[in-house]
Amino acid sequence: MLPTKTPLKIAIVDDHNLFRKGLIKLISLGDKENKYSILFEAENGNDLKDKLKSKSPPDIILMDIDMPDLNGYEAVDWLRKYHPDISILVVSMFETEEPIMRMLRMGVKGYLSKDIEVEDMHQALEAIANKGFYYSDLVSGIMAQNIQSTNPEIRLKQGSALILTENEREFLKLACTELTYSQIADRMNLSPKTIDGYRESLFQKFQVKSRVSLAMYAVKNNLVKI
Amino acid sequence: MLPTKTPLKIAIVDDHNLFRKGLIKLISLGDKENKYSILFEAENGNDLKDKLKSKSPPDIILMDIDMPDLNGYEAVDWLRKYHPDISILVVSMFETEEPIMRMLRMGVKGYLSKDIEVEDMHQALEAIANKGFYYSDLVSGIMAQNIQSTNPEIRLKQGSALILTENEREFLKLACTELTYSQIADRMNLSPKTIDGYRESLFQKFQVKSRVSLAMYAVKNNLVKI
DNA sequence: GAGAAAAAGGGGATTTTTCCTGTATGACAC
DNA sequence: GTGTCATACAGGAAAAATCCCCTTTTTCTC
Repeated sequence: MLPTKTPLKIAIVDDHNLFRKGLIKLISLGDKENKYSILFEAENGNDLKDKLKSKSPPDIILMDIDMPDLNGYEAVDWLRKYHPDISILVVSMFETEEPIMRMLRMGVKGYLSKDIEVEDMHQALEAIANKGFYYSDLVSGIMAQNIQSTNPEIRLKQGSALILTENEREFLKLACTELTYSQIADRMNLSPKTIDGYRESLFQKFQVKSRVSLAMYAVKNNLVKI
Repeated sequence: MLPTKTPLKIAIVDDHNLFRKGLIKLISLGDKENKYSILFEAENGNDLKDKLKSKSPPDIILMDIDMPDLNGYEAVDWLRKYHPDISILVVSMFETEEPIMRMLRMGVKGYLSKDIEVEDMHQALEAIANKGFYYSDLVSGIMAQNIQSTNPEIRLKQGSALILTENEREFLKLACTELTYSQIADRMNLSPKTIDGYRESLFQKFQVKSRVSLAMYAVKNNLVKI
């Protein structure tokens, strides 16, 4: 339970200034009792790191996911290590299971779509202030579905399979370029057949069936920068 | 300055309620002289169509691009036909040449990034109200580069935004998936040879030599969502 | 309505990717 | 030692992608 007497300190992390400024207005205009104060804004994860060095930490961070430099997942991961006491409320345009579960597994205290009523956001803030978390029906429904699947195959898919070797990472980067596999083999001083082994291994791990899908997966999951 | 004129009627089209509501606050709170009135909101292009049937048309529409059902491009295309008198101000997260030029070619009166100062947005609204358009330095710079030559060969060398046909765009989306070219041909009800022609054409336009590069280019330039 | 340009489709060869089947090697535990 | 596991590597075949050069159909202009 977070302190209720002094205003709750909030920070906003989102890469679009218009959205940040609008959100601030929505929070402060609906806040008659002065329950909240906006401590600072950051435009991505790296900016957040910087600002946490020079400023006092907020109680709650409103966190976007898709941002340049350091995205929401990476930022939450970092916060978990260095500021585990800060409550994180994700505010994202993504409404699908994958990002929601990924964030919940990292221990965020709530997950809001950007397409919600203003009142819902106020409720979320209030809930986090009072009981420490806010999970909407959508989010708790997805949680329930996933809590059951201790299914080994699914666990394998999400857990151990995502560990890549150094060579696999290097190959993955080059597979996103115009080089052919045999050129990649030359570049890495390995046999084309070894390269084919990396390809097969990554296809398995990512559950894809073509080089294009491999590249798309890599981009989507920030394994390669574009 | 007296409020002699009737306020400028504005509509907002964006698929995220939090953003729309924030934007409304930012517009109305900075509007001491009552120059603007928010007529209505729509959450995508189809919703806009519906609302234009039952309501009086606005003077300006603030238009997002990435929306479900009917996106910004399609909505602007429709508006151009049925409501050519409405000024369109695009407000998008995309800041690259391709979407900007595509919108400008359709005759929008301004293009704003979502990552701008609140003051810039007010300036844009004022400019459109007074002189009918607002092109930031970024946008007019891109216009200048593209206005010089309609010759595709010269434009290629300059790296200017290219014009794609509807079919090429559709093919490009599918080329970023796991489908083979012949499956894409089936999906689009065209001959595999025609698909091969689209491929060749896009390879030329983007100066790439493989499907992977094509997909990476498309992602980099926001031609496909990932 | 002729002519030009764009879009759609085609034949066929080469290269690359994908997917099987394997084997050789070294590290490691027991 | 022996077994096991991960890694590097191979042969070979089928599928897909790439790249030539070429014809037909549609669309638009004059």
